[in-house]
Amino acid sequence: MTVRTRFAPSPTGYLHIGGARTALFSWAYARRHGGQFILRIEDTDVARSTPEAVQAILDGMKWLGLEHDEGPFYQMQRMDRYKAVIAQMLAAGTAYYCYTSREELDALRAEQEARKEKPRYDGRWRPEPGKTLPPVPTGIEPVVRFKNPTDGAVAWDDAVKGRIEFANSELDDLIIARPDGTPTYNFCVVVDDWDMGITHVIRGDDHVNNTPRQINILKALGAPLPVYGHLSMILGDDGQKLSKRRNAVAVTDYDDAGYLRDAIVNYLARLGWSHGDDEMFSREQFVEWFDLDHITSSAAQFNTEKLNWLNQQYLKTADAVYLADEVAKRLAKRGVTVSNDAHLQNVVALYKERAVNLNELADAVEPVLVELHPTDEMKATHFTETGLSALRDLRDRLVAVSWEKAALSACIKETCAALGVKMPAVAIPLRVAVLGLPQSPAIDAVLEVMGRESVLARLNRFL
RNA sequence: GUCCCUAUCGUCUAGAGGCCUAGGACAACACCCUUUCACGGUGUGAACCGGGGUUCGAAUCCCCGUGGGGACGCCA
Repeated sequence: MTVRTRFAPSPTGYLHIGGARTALFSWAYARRHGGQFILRIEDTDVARSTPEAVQAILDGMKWLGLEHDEGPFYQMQRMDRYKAVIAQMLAAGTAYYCYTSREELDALRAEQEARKEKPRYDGRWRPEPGKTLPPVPTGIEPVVRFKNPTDGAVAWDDAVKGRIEFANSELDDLIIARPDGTPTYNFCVVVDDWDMGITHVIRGDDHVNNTPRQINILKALGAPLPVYGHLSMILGDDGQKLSKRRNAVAVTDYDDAGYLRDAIVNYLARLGWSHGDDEMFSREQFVEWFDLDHITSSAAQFNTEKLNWLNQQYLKTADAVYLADEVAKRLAKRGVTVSNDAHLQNVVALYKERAVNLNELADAVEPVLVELHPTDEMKATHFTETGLSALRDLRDRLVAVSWEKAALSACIKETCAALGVKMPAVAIPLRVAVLGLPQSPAIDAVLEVMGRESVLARLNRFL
């Protein structure tokens, strides 16, 4: 049997980081076992679902590089199928009409809460042998409820949490179709997972309570049961539940913030799953190693500092063409137009080891690409009499030197010797003069990449 | 309130009864490297929630507490 997993978000917002991890694990599990990964959009909540949200999810998945093999399937397009199954269940007696109004339900719930009981439907319309049902009221369109078993228990071996068991007496008869005939979530999921041949349902922790109900429906339908694996949630940096107000939650926020997709994937993989002491691994390695046995069953707190570190590691080894592309894109957003050419790639390569994210890399690279003027304070501090004479001495040496790092370095050292000063006395004013900043990578490398013309022009601004 | 899940350094985690005087990573701190800022290197401090069992032996198994989380919708 080939493994078939699915990711089934509801399009009511962005693809958030928790959903992204769920998708990643489902994707990886399918890939690991040579199976299929299916994308299904659960859009039966017509009031809250939007096409923009669907697009945001698709964009997020694409950005992360999680490609689906089948779908996206839309539940709204499967209405006929759901309705057919409901009719079939009604006929088989595994579901029944319920005429209880919302008001009655609210009253029932209030009573139960007052008595400190778990709120649940009391089964007043549930047909039983020998039971007399209330008279059918006029003018009320009934909902359809699933006839849940009343005794015994439902249990399953959760792939991440182990054995979980619920007494059927804890479960009430859930509504599977609204008065207008549209099916509800728990029912659609069941029919979809069945029809789509899903073998492993990997989803968030918040669904464990739905699982026994879904299993009971599957059993009533005579459908095979998938393996369930419930992932615990991701908490924010502050240990609180993730919220849009306090945390970056949409995966595209991380793109905007300058994180590399591979770093995010690696970080997410490591958040809640482990392979011994391994911290950094490629996507391919992850797929090869991934299993359900090493998933943590307790909630994990998101740690931006560790993500930053990982991102930096990825940045250091990232391909220069790709980085140049990202940098150009980010510079363009602030009105600096550069093309992804050999020069940009060289500059990026020089700076990539000292940035933690792509935005910082763009910041760092910008002074090389466009002329920045040092602040008055910098000038006052660094363009002292000795500073300026060092720059003059150096400039004269740079005019004719062969333009490569070793020779440039030699020039700087000669200036140091000529003026009887140490390296920083020359290097720092030099940085301020050519970059407008007192810090940079090794200055000889910076000069080399900038080119003679540009360096001399910038130096002469102050001499 | 009821049900379900969960509990190892500040954080992510290793740990499948003896390999644990509990390992790694991030962060912190110290030192080293250094042409500035970073990178990097070396090292230090830092944890098995509490109480009972089971066992020759428990971070690991069981029970009870406590803390944390989730669910209890004609939302998904």
